[in-house]
Amino acid sequence: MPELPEVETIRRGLAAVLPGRRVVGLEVTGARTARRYGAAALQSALVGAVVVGVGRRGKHLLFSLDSGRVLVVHLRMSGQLRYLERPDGVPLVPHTHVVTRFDGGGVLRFSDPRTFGEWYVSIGLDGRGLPRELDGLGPDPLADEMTRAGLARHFARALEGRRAAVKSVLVDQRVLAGVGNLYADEICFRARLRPDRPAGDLEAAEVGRLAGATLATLRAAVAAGGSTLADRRYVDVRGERGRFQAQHAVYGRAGLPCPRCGAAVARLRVAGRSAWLCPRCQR
DNA sequence: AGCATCACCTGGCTGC
DNA sequence: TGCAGCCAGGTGATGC
Repeated sequence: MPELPEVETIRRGLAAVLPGRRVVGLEVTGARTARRYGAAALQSALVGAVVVGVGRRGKHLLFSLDSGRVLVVHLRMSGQLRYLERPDGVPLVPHTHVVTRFDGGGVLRFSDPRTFGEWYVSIGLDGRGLPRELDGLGPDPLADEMTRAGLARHFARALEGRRAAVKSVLVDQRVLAGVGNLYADEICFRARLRPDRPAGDLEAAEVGRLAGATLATLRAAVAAGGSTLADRRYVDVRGERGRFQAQHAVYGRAGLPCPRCGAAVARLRVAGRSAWLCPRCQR
């Protein structure tokens, strides 16, 4: 369940090792992973190309190539990327669907039991240099130009008149790119807002709290290297766990005390997904 | 148009 | 102990 903080941690790990490296081999064994444009298109665009940078937009990883093209990787629910400088003797984990070999011997392995993840090389870039496939994505909350006031204005427009729950707007990637189920609950907690509040009912001060909580939560989670749950589905490119799970206030904590007021954390369903909240101090 | 629900998947857990 | 059934969730399709 990698969301923005986990994808950003992976991006940083890859940005430290990949730029300047040339792809010398690509093995795509999972047809579903390359379903968008096919494995052959991946092969021809990647083999021989040099990675010049590793970026991110929301939950998408963006590998810039010296050809000017961009490889897009989305991990969805169970995708995992591991980089090995010396892969000899390190067994492939089950459900490994892509192995990318670089000059110098380093290898990037992609495993994904549920096969929702995908790899594709973009058909082309828009005026801002972003893959056209990502046209509908909202702004990235950790982009340099994002401020609390700017995000509050953005939220105010996005929430206005909407009857849907605040949480379903938070996880709508067209509104904001990067928040998923886990961080939406933690953001609502920090903002002291119930996730099932109708979005259009929020007052200006509450929208401001939501914007501040979004930035603070995501920044703290990135600083902690993301969240690794009991299933260990998320680890970084070196196999290290995140540490933000120790700071979770409500997510997955039904029945445990709210860290702010001590009331028991409750679980309910919002927009078809589990949601956790403190029924006393979130309004 | 906006919102809710479903389908896609597999691993892990629960309960019989 | 074994196994059926359910749940997890990002996104795109579908339906109301």
